Amino acid sequence: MYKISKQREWIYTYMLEHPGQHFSAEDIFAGLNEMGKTVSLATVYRNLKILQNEHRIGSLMLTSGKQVFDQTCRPHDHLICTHCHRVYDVDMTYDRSLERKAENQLQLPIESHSLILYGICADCLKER
Amino acid sequence: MYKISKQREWIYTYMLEHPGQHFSAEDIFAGLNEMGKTVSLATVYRNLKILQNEHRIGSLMLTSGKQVFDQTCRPHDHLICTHCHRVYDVDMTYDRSLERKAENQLQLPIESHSLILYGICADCLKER
DNA sequence: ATAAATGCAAACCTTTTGCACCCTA
DNA sequence: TAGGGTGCAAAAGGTTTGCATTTAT
Repeated sequence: MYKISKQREWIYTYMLEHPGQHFSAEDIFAGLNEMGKTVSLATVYRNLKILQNEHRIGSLMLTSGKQVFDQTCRPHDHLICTHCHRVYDVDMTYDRSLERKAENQLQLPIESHSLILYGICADCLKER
Repeated sequence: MYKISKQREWIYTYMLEHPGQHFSAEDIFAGLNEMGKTVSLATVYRNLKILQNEHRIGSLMLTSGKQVFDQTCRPHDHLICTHCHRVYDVDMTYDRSLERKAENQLQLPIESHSLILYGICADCLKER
């Protein structure tokens, strides 16, 4: 179905090579072009959507309404720093039993959940 | 500082009169105009922002990137139905101790959190 | 050869803003 | 009567789409 295009591989590789970061389409567009790998913004958007459909990457909608993409689509929580506004992946706190607990409390089937923690990240904490 | 304008009261009252619902600016714009209360969309947006700054209402960014507004800004969770995509307020599951638990696990100060549960709402469950 | 992918520009959607006019304290 | 507030239309973001061209299989 899909062909292997160099642009799609650039985009995916770019994400894997920056672990822990969360990118907007614009970030990836700018990052690749700086490396001399010319891609159009439309292609970045199209491929991010394809990679997501293939479950190779995940995404997150920020309260600003901007979408950012994640290297992985494995279930995990996020920490958003209230100082620098960076987004971090957090595996340690991820707790599937929240869903069972909610099911019991609400008496409704719960399939998944999304938890965002707001606090101060390690970097910002160090700087003070 | 702020003056009482009839438009602002219409908007706020409209939200209070539809408890449990979550509105986009467009929803409120359309709803009020249907009632013969003419408001411009720009005024709806401006006033929703003001009401939010005054902590009279809350808001939530959906994964679609659309912002919806909530009658209250008291901390609570949300249930999003994976069938009808309606958004529900959920107080029963809200658990501030998640923040203390995360603080211990991450060793970082956590100020707040946001939990969205994805499942089947009571209405959709009934229909099957 | 042909189905898929790309680049470009135009279109879209939601939200914000500038400005002239209006209204409320 | 002054400083908010409103409506309108234009602008601003971010994302998607149409179309002609290029590329992988």
